[in-house]
Amino acid sequence: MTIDSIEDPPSTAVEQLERFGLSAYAARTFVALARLGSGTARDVSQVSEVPRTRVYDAIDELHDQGLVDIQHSSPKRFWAISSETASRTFEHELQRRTEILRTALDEIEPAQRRAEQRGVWTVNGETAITNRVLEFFASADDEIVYMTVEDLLTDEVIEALGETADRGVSIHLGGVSQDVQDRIQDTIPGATMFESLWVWSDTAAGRLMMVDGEKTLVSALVNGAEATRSDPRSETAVWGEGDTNSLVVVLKAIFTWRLDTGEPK
Amino acid sequence: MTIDSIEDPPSTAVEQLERFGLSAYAARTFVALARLGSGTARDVSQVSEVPRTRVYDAIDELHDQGLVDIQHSSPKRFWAISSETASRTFEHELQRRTEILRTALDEIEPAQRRAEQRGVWTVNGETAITNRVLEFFASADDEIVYMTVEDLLTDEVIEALGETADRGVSIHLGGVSQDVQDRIQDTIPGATMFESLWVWSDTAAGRLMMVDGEKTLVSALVNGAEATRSDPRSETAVWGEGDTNSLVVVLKAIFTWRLDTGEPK
DNA sequence: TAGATCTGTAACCTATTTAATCACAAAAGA
DNA sequence: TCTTTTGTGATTAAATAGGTTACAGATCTA
Repeated sequence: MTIDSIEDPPSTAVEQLERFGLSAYAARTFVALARLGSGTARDVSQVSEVPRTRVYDAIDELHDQGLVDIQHSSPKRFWAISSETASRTFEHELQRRTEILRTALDEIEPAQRRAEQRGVWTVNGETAITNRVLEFFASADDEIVYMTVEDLLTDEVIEALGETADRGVSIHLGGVSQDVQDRIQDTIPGATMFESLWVWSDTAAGRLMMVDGEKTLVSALVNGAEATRSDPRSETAVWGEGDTNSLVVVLKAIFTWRLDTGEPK
Repeated sequence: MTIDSIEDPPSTAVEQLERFGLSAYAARTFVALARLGSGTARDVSQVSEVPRTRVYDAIDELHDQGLVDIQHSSPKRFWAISSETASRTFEHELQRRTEILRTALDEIEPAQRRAEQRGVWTVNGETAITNRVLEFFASADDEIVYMTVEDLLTDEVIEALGETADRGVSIHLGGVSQDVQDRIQDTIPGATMFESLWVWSDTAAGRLMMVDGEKTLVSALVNGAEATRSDPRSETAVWGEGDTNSLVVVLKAIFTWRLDTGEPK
């Protein structure tokens, strides 16, 4: 996935810098310096609209993080590190911190997790749902039935299906158009394709999954077609596991009936 | 560099989660769920000391980010994603955001940067200073003189020196003990070693650098020996470039005199 | 079934942070 | 010398987030 082109680079940069923990003043000051190269408090204030007297505080913050160098003349001059250096700095720092988080969480986590969670669970967000799906794929022993709208059939999912198929799990894939099927046959050679079970209207469709007849997931897109920037499309899912799980029972009934009696294509 | 062992995993995890943008309640709630696996609001409240009535808000926040799944029963049950999944989620998200930041900053940055910055600049922090040093190394054409306390002679720096030497730049390295010299000779075959110019007492020492006789950097460690957790050691540096730069003039005088008349070892 | 307890939502208060303004002395320039 | 600029500190205002309380509807228990 490549980066979407940005409509307003300065404010995009400011937004990201703030999310990385900088104050609004510091973020705007850094961006101002980035376009100036170097400048005085007055220069910065003019292009960033940060009150001049507060530029100094912002600089302190940036200087402590190594993002800005200072020339102690009068007037003081400030110099922002290069875009590339700044990006790498953040990347390293965040890498370091996720590693700390990982080891801390590993130590916290009890030894035996996932002792058969009962009931029906809900998940929000496409990436989170994809994560669950991939985890279920990884736990599959025998069979996967997966129906999806094509929007959600990313390379990541296709690849995971391929790896699972290589492990000897049989794949039944539904809901995808002919040309996408052709593209997929290479990655998942043994996959069986089947038609959508019902009219899979594009507005509220999502995905349906069943693994080994005992783990299921259903999702729906809320703003499928008319997604806007202020109101983007969002995916919501429910999942459940275990023979007796109500969601499993219902989906198993549907899938089994249809896969046995329907025409596998 | 490997991760230091952690003294208090739960609070370390909470700290990192907060720095990644979660509220204190959400962070503590997630950590509580991580050790419980799953639980109700009451369970969470007891182990996390988050007021029970606010657990629900925290869960909303976590659910929206896909870190927690919800079971809409009564009482509601909450389930935290695995440590591994959580870490990967953050890693991806942060990777994505640094990429956005990078492209935004690239578009902001003027074409010609670094038009010979005049004056003397100060930098704070070991990593930031190392960054400058590495940038100077990369710009070297002819000669590098580098003196450092061994603490600061990391593999990263050694490697960069090696690559620069491979480009045909001659390296003069000072201040390191005999056994470290031996280790380095492999990575930087052509390097010339020399004794410390003066008594390089370990408390306030840092590094000295001169590149091509026109770019210099000097640093000092503030709490070299007696660094504690509450008052960690910190490095501060000044740098300058250009023939006429005062810092350059002074350092060039020292180095030239000593390197010509002193005994290169 | 009645009473007691528990659960989830919402409103509220307070502490902390942070953005924004102002006052002013020292320094630099005219 | 006078004016302008610069940097520091104090102060105010607004927004955020932590913490508390009230309460109605569920759930449990005797």
